[in-house]
Amino acid sequence: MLTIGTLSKKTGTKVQTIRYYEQIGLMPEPGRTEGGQRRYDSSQLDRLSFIRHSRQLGFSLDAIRELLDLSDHPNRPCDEADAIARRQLKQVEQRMARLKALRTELKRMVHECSGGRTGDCKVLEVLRDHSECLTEHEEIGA
Amino acid sequence: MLTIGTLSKKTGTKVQTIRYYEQIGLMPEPGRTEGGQRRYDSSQLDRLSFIRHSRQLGFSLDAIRELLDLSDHPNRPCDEADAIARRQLKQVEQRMARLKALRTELKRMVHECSGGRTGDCKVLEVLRDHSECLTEHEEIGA
DNA sequence: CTTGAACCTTCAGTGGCTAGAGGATGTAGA
DNA sequence: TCTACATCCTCTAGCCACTGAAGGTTCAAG
Repeated sequence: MLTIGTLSKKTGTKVQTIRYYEQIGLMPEPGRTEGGQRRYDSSQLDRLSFIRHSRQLGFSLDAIRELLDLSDHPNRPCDEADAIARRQLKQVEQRMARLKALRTELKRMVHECSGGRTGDCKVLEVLRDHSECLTEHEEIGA
Repeated sequence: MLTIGTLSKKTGTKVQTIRYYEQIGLMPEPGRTEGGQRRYDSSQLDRLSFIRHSRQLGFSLDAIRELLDLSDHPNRPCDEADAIARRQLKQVEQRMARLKALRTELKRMVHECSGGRTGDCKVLEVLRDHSECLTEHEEIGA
């Protein structure tokens, strides 16, 4: 029987986060002591590890929900899990491409800064005038 | 005199977002018509373009606030603007490194999926057991 | 003068947590 | 057995950077 604090340490998840996962239905409601404190078993530890590891790989909580569901039904075809992972891979690749363009632009900005007054600062100038950019970087966020 | 809608179209910013920027003090309060509608001039258009472009390059609103402030004082030394840009560049590079590791892992997962039942699915197996990972990917988010 | 697109304010919600207040419980040592 | 105090509990609110919707008003073209 594991306390929430032990689970927290073993998985590197904050206590509040574990309670949050329970609240949104990602973790099952655990047993409780007479006094009302949560007690977990090893299957719940496994589940939390799965969640955390998936988060580290960038999956959204919604995606993780699907993956957990698939993991709970070992006889179903695994196309879906595969598709989710492929989607994630695609997203990661898109984000990388975007960051690459940003890096190019930022490098150029920093490189060209003369170190004088802000009035002549290349960094600020580039920000003022998009047309000075060599690469495209349309979307915000992502 | 530009309406908020015109500003929105010219900068690719949603109307609500412009009002939000005003609310948090990033955009100045514009003049109003008798009926209470906002009217902008070209300096406000420039400011919004600056903000948007900076956002596209991944700067936080706080960083943009500083950059705008520097841009408003052309006689100050530009070390600070340079430092902000360098910080941003460093962040972008860190994120890229992280995404690279994730991509490696995801590729391997997807590649090894046998296409059978979820019980044998390599994707789910890797998620279950972190020790199967070849790369490190500790931090979440970023 | 009428129409209707665009504007206004206000509030709530997104994702994925994180922090804090204020109080209850569990356990190890004396 | 008592006590100290680390850990637990619930509840609420906040973070970032928006986005959407409800319900009502204004402006400009025809």
